Amino acid sequence: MSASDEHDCKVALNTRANVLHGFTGYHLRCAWQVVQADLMQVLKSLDLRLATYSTLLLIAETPDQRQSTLADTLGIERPNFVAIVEELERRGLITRTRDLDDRRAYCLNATTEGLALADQAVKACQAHEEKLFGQLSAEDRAQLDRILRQFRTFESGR
Amino acid sequence: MSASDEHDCKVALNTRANVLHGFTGYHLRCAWQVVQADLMQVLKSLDLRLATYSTLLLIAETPDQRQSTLADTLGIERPNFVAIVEELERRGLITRTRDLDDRRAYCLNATTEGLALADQAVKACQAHEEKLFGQLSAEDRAQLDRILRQFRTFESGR
DNA sequence: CGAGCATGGATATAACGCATAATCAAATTT
DNA sequence: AAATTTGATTATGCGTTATATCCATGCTCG
Repeated sequence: MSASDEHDCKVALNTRANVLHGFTGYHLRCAWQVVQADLMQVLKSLDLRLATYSTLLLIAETPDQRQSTLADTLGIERPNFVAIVEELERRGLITRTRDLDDRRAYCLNATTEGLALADQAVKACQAHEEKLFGQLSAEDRAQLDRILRQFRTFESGR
Repeated sequence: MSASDEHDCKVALNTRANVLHGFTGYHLRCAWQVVQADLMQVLKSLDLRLATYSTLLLIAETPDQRQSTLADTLGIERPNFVAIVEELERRGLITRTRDLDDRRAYCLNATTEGLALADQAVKACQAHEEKLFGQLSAEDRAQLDRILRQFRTFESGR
């Protein structure tokens, strides 16, 4: 999956009698919105957004990567990635050191504080998942996870 | 579900070895992105966006409603709904007639062209769903639909 | 070697989605 | 009749994402 050029849209469609309720895609969207709303709230308590959260996590997991690589992995346009990295650096969560072999590039690494926050964030997200998906039966939860993973391989184009 | 005050974020996170892959919420997001990308492409061929599409559908289904009601149902802020309605009217898909009992209000109705386009759009979306979710087994597809519907009732708070 | 091109990162800018405040006219309340 | 509410609108700001451009460094190849 790559970042497409379309914009998200937040139409809620909380209507009762609507053809949209016949679409699985519609329910998929509603479910994601429920999850997203809660997730963002959780991250907000750590002063993180989805973008800074996943960036921090990725940097913590894969040390010594350069910005472009990370941005590509995250599906973020490079210009937009600059501010994210700057914020993380400003907050002392990551370091940017010049690559000696290529003085244009930076090597990004998480600091001790960054690693700690990443750990904290992951734990918070696990709790968040437990809270939300824990409302499903254990079988349903496992089924959902399994089925959703299948989408990785799906093509949307013809 | 109501329109929350958070904004969507489009981080793709197409990384292989990432803790995020342990989260069901992450896969939910990826799945929605796949579906959304295809859906928007389908709607684009009818010159519709998610917002105009669902608005047109709702108006077609529930005649003689006023703007505020529709906007509330759709979870769209009233000011933002104005442009959507104007576009649909400009394209001859809906009509705005003053309510005689309350001359501030409009009664929105789909025109013949609007109904035709709505019908066309629904058919296109059904084909789109078939294309995407048809890649699942029949049982998985039914399970997914059933499980996702449960989220309607979920609370995200506390 | 040096010119031309590619690449990592940054800046500027625009478009889009969504939210809030304020406005105006018509309705309702008291 | 005055005050308040309500439907629709306008103006405006914020956050996210995309594109075009730029600078500096690195690479390629005649």
